[in-house]
Amino acid sequence: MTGAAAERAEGDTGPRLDDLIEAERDIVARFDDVGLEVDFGALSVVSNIYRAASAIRRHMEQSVLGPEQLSWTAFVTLWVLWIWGEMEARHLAAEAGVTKGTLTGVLDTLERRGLVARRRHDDDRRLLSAGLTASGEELIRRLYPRFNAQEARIAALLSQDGRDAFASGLRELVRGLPLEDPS
Amino acid sequence: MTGAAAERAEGDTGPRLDDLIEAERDIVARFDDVGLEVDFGALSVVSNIYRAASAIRRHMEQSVLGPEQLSWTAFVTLWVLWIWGEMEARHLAAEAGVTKGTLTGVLDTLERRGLVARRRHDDDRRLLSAGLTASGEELIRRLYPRFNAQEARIAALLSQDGRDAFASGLRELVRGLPLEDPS
DNA sequence: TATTGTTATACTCTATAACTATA
DNA sequence: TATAGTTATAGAGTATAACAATA
Repeated sequence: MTGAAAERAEGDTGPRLDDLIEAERDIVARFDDVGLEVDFGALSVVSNIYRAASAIRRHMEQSVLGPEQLSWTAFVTLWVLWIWGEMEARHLAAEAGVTKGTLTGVLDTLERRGLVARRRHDDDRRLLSAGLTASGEELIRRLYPRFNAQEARIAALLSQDGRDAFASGLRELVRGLPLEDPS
Repeated sequence: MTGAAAERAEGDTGPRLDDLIEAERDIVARFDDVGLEVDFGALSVVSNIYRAASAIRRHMEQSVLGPEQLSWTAFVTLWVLWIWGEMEARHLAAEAGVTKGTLTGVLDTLERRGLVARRRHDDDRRLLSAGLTASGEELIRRLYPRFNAQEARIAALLSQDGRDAFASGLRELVRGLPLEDPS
């Protein structure tokens, strides 16, 4: 036995092979051949998070957002404004997870559709806030229950007892990211 | 399934408020105001997966991929070819998680840099395979250990006992997605 | 000088669909 | 007819950097 399997001393649980996705079993085997030491558990966590996130975004765009002609980012922007109320642009960009340049374009689109309104600040005229219009609020109130219903279907893929531990793990990751630059 | 609070029978632990990220506490409070029933656990899982995935991709692009002038997708493509060997284009696209149109462009770029080579099949001339060149293999062999070291730093954010349960949960999601279309 | 939002450039990726060459 | 890969179009997003207005 070579590679990852060989490192596993007795008592070390390691990743249970029968829990792995088929592709992961092949990868473990391939790394044995390649002869490089690899933290397979870490590989698995990172690549599967990315796969899950991509699949979720695609599902939401097709099932809920597409019919309303909303991009994922436009939806998140509306949602943030709904939950938090009117916000200054740079905070809104951070919360929606986009750059300020992207936010300008998203706000242009949403404003053109009458869903949000920009407002210049009188005290500091560099600042801009954005908030939902009545029409924007109507839209997100109507749309979010459908979005959340899909979220519920996705979360239902998790076994009942693992779900809380899973949510906790996610929070540990989100709290710890981004990592400091030094490798 | 209805609001998270409503589902919680006695003895059911539910999400512990002190485990939530600060922003999540505010969201729970806001939904109480808004007066809509929301599956908060599902909301939390989906939004945090997406946050984590975005942060991870950005971190990798800056710390490991940027200096090598590789996009995330280009890196994944090289990695897949390294692990699985020469592959037909449509399988490579599926494995890398991109459309065939995107793969054409990625292969153009990687081929121009001499990292992969296309090969037409003689038996069925519609088919195309791609494989690493010696230079491409040298690159990924040198690069992946650094990538995996960052994956390990990220996985280290997870508490030791939660890590296996977390990885299992991820696999449940990846296995179950994409969801069937019917809402 | 520093900051906010806007604009511009160049690139990556997406979905959709037409196109070619094969089969 | 159907399939594989390419090409084309339009849109969304990124990073980076320059810019105008304001502080």
